[in-house]
Amino acid sequence: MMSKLTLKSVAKTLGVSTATISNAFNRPDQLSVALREKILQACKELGYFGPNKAAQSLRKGSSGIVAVILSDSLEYMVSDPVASQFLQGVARELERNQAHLLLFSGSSPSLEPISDFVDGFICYGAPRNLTLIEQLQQSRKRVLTVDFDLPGRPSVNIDNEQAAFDSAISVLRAGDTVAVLGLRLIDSNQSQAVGDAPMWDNLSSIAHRRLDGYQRAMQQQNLTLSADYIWHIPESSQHYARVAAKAVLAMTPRPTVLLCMSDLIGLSAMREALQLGLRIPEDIRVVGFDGIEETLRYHPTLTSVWQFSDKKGEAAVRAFLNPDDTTLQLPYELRIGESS
Amino acid sequence: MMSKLTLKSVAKTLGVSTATISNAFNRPDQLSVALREKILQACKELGYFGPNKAAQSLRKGSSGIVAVILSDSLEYMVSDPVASQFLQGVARELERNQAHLLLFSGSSPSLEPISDFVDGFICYGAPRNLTLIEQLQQSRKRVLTVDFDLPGRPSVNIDNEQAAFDSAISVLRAGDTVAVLGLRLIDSNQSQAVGDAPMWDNLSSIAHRRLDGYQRAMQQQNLTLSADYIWHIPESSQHYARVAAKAVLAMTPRPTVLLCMSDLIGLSAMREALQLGLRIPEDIRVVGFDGIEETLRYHPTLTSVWQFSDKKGEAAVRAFLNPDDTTLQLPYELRIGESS
DNA sequence: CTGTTAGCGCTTTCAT
DNA sequence: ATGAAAGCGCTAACAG
Repeated sequence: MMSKLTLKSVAKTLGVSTATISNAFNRPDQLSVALREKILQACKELGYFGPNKAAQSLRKGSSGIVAVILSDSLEYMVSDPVASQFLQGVARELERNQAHLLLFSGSSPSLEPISDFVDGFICYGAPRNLTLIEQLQQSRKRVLTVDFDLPGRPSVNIDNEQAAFDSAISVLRAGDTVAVLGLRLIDSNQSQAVGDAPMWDNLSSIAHRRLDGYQRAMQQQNLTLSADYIWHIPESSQHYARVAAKAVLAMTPRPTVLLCMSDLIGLSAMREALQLGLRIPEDIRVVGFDGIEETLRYHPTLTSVWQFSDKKGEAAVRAFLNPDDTTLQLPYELRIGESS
Repeated sequence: MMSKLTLKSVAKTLGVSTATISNAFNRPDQLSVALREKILQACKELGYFGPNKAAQSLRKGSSGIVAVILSDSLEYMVSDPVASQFLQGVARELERNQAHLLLFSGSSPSLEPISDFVDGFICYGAPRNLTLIEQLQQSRKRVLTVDFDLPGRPSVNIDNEQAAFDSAISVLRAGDTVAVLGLRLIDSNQSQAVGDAPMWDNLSSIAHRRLDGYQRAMQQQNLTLSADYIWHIPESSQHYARVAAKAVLAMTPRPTVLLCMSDLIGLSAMREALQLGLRIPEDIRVVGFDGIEETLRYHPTLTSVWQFSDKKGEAAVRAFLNPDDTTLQLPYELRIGESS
C-alpha cells in the first residue's frame, strides 16, 4: 500500500521544491520546458495526478463548481420537461468550460452546507424557500438569476409580459370568453380559481408578468377577464392541470379561448376539451407557453411561445462565467399551431 | 463593508480561543451549555454562520457531497424517465441525510476535477468513458455501483437475468416467433440486427444479463432465436426504437412476440405495430422492462418488469452511506398488462 | 529559474 | 473548560 501522494511528498522524492511541482502543474512559464516535462512524467509514474483540488480551492478561493439552485425539489424539476431542457443547456455549457454542476434544491433549509464549495449560484426560478433568497442576496459569491430578479444581480430572462401579450393577441377575437390557466398565481397548493385570493407576486414572478401580458391583450380587444376565469395551478403537472381544465370547461359561459401558462397545461387542457367532444380550434382555441417537443407530436399541435430553454441554460452559464454583470433578455418565438 | 468573518477573527472579537468557537459548533460536549449558547448567539449577531465548509473538508477529509456519475451525458440522462426516477430517489434520500448531490457526466474525460471535493461516487450504469472506470477502481474514496459491478465494490442491482426470464416466460407459447429489441448490445450507434457483430459485454452489462434471461426462457419453451431477430438499439429513445421496431415488424416470418429491454422501446414497438394494423395481443404480444408511468396511460397497457427506480436510488444512497460493503439485490415485480 | 515561507480556515491533540 | 500549536495540501510573494 503506497502512502498518500501530496505535492510535498512528491517534491521530496523528486528532490525539488514544492513550488516547482506546483508550477509544473499550474504555471508552465515559471520553469524550463525540459524540467517541466521531466516532472510531469515522473508524477505520472508515481501516480500523482496533480495538486489536490480541495486544498487548491481553499487556497485560491475557487473550485470550478457551480451550484444550480432549482426553484423546487430536484424531484419535481427532473420530471418537468422545461426544467430538464434548461439543465441540459447548463450542463452542456458548463462542460464546455470545464466547470462542474452541483444541483441544489430550492426547498432546502439553507445554502450554508454547499456555499463554501462553489464559485457561485445560478438560480432557476425563485427558490421556494425564501430564506435562500435572503442568503443569495447576502452572498459574497457570484449569483445569477434566471426567470426572476434579485436587486443588483445579473439575470437571464425573456420578456414574459410581451411574449404573453403576443400569444394572446394572436388568438383573441371580439366576443371571446377567455380563461387563464395560470401557474403559481396565489399561495395555494390546489388548483383553484384565483377569485379574490390575494395575488402572490413574490419577486416579480414570471406568472404575473404573463398575466399582465394577457390582460393587456384583452384590454386591447375590449375583452374583460373576471377573477373566476383566472385559475391558479400549483405546479405544471398532468394532475393539477387536468383538475383546472375540467373546472374551467364546465363554466357558463364556456370559454372560447384558453390561455395556458405552460405547454403541459395546454396539452392537458386540449385533452379535456377533446374528451368533452369540443372541436379545436372551432369551438375552443388553446395557447400554451414554453415550447416543448411533445406539443409537436400531439394532435392538434399547440400554439405556443417557444423560449428555447436549453439555449437559456447555455446563456445563463455564459453570463455567469462572464465578468460583466449585464442582464440578458433572450429572444422568444411565437409559433402558431393547429390549436388556434 | 464588514471584513471577512473567520473562526479566528470571531474568536478574537469574542475574546476566546479558536478551539472554543470550533467546539461550540462541532462538539457541544466540550464546553458549558451557557458558554456555548452565548457564543452561538454572538456569532449569529456578527453574521458568522459557522466554520467554513471548504476548510473543514480539507481538515476532516469529508465534505458531505456525493458525486453521482451518470453513464452518459447529463443531457441524455435528464430526458430518460428511468434515470430521472432514479435521480429523484437519490436526491430525496440524500436530502434526508443532509448530503448533497454533484451530478457528473460519464462521458467526461476524468474524475480528477471533482474527486477531491466529494466523499465518494455513486455510479449509475457503467460510464461511457472507460477511463472513468479505471479511476473509480483506483480511487481511495467510497464507490458504489448501480446496474453494473466493479470488483471489490458494493453495488445495487436487480436480478436482471431472472427478471428477463420471468417476463419472457410469462408470454411465450409454443410456435412463437420471437424478436428481441435490445439496448446497447454491440458497439454501434445505429439500430441494427446484432447478426454476427461481436457482442459488447463490458462489465457484465445489464443488457446481456437480460438477453441471457430471455434465452433461457426460450430454451425452456424449445424456441430458438436467430441473431437476425436480436436487435441492438444504441439508446432508449423514440427515434432509435422506432427504426428497430419498423425493421423487425417487416421481417418474415413476422414475430409474434417482442421482448423489449426498456418500456420506451416497448411503447415505440406497440405504436409501430398498431400503425401496421396489427392487433395486440392477438397478432403480436409485447413485453417491456423498467416500469414507467407512461405505460399505464397507453392503450394497451404494457406488460413489464417494474424495478422501481426511485426506490433503487434511495437504496443506493443508503448503501453508499452505510459502512458495510454488502451488495444489494433489489426486488422487482412482473406486471402483466394488456399487451400480452 | 528555483527554493523558502507565510498563510487559506479549520480541527485536534496536549497542556494548563 | 480552555488555549497554544501543529498540521490538512496547496499557492504566491519574495529572495536568491
